[in-house]
Amino acid sequence: MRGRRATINDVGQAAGVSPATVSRVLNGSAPVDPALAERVLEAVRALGYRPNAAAQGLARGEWGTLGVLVPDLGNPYFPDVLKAISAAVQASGRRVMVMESDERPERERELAEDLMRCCDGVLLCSPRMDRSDVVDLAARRHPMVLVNRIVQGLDVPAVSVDFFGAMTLVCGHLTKLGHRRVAYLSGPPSAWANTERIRAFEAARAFGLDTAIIPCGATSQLGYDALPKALGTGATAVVTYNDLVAYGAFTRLQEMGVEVPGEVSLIGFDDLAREHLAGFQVTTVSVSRRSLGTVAAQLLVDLLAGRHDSEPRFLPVELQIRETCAQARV
Amino acid sequence: MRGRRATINDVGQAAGVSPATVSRVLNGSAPVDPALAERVLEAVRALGYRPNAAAQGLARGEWGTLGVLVPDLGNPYFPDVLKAISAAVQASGRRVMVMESDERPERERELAEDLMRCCDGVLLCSPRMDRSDVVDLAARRHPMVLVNRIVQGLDVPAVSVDFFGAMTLVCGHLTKLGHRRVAYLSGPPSAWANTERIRAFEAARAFGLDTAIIPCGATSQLGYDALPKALGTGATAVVTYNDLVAYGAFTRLQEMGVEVPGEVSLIGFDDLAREHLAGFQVTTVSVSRRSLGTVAAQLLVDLLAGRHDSEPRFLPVELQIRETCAQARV
DNA sequence: ACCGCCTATGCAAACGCTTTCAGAAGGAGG
DNA sequence: CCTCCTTCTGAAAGCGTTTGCATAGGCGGT
Repeated sequence: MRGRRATINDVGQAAGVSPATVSRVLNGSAPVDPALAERVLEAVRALGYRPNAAAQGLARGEWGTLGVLVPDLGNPYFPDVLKAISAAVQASGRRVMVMESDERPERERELAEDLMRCCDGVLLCSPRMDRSDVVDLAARRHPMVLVNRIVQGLDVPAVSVDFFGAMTLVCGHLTKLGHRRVAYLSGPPSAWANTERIRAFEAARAFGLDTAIIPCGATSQLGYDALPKALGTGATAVVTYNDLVAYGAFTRLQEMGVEVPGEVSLIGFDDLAREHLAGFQVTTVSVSRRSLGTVAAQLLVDLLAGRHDSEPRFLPVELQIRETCAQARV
Repeated sequence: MRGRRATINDVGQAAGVSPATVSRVLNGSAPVDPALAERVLEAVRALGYRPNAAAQGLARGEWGTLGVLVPDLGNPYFPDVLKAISAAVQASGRRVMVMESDERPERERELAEDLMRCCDGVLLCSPRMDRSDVVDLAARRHPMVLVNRIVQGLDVPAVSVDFFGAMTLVCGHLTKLGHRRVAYLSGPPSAWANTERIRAFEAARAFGLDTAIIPCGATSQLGYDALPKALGTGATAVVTYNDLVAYGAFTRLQEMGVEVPGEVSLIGFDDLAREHLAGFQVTTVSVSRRSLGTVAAQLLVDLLAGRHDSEPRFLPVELQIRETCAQARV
């Protein structure tokens, strides 16, 4: 029995003015006689009036909402990014709507389209969808920004961690420690972050590194499962897609009685360990997730303001040397 | 230069039918000649038409979106709940919109109102806002469901963990282990989950437990900071608001050279440790976060369907006895 | 062959807001 | 005192869908 909500007409009637005036008072879009304005505000309070967002969206041609799509809210990487996005977006007077694809690339496309239908702009975080899907979405000409994914030949603003540089740093470090044979527990196959890491990993062959790539994923369970295959390659160091995977691998290594870093060195990515994997002092590569979010949001806000920046931004990374790496045994 | 998006009129024109027919084809709301329908779908594809969500919302009087408000996406408790909510809501053919208040009770009210303006129903997860704010929101007569918060005398569907029972379980366990003086590192003061824990904690005095309450919070940093005060009370066991706090406290205890559980026992809540605080084998109280989300979503969906269930549901908890508790030293 | 009925379609009126445009009222300047 | 501006207000036209209502056919029954 929720009685019809008050509309702008009701307010106008109550205040003895036209709905147009109410709108002007509420939005400050034109000067209004202070006495009238007071009457209007009074009526608004009395009726508990709240503008209908759909009607506003329709009339204004915009929703005042920005959408963000992430693959997995359970991955501690994303909340940090989201918080930064939220803060930046709210500073621009808009609200944020978050959706999650649950690591299912085939759902991403649909969710993104959904977001486009009710948001002024969309932020795609680490999208796992096919390149062709990204291209299709971009063809919608709906404001969109890519995070952690660069699509060649697509004129869409993007910000990403320098994954190639990160992996290069890792391989360089391992090389200096004397490792010659290294295995990589790779991430979700459709993640650009993963293909870039692989590209850099393979490039390291030029420096005499013998590389092996083991299909894995993005969770500790998958790392736990895949580790033995990595060891089977005779690698003296294992690099993982992220720290969650590294933790799974680490657990398995301990169970197998393999010393870390004595016998095998281990390096992760994303620096998730310190806050989220207590006591796991893994050597890893860090990047400011807050910056990532802030820049992403800024790019989208700029885009909506007509400032299109098609040059992808890359955020620098830093190698965090902790306790899971050591000189290779000869 | 994104040219005006195709509208239903454009589609109708292209297919040589009225917009009404297009609507009927797309929604299946009335029978349409198969040949016409085919032409319409063809035109939809050709024009890349997507219905404008605001217009639909306005015309239908509903958005097809449910909103969820959580205090902190960084707290691993919530992603699990959200995933379950998402799944259940999507099964009902709606989408989910998530917002975060960043643990600021004063923002919650505003965000919730925002959600109400663009969602058919709102799910308030562990709201920290004042009782009076909850009451005001409920007075809006907008479909709403409370998660982890029971407000006396409010006829709003709610589902919650049985926090009182949980703390009772904890105190009973500690009593059996011979502990007589226990400190509680309490959570966000405005969290109902916290006041309930405190209520049960105080009730344990009746069983001879000497209780001390130390203001703390919901993060490991706060646990780290507050621990010394807890020790200062001469407690032989420390109970914390959640496992994150427990971890912070644990770290501090180690730094102070205090043995756990030899000298001090430690119990957390929420069972966040196994997945999110790897290797931290804390005794804790667990509840199915997925159930919590599923039930919450179901309550809201039911509410929208006119089935109002005002009896609060309580989810049972389970004591997970792990390695941070031991017999009290005499 | 006519009548009624049912089905599939179009017309037009909402839905609640913003915004353009025109007009009223009032003040200043000639 | 008239005219011209300025300032504020109201009327009305959208925004893109859905949906109730009216209608145009087609069909079967008589």
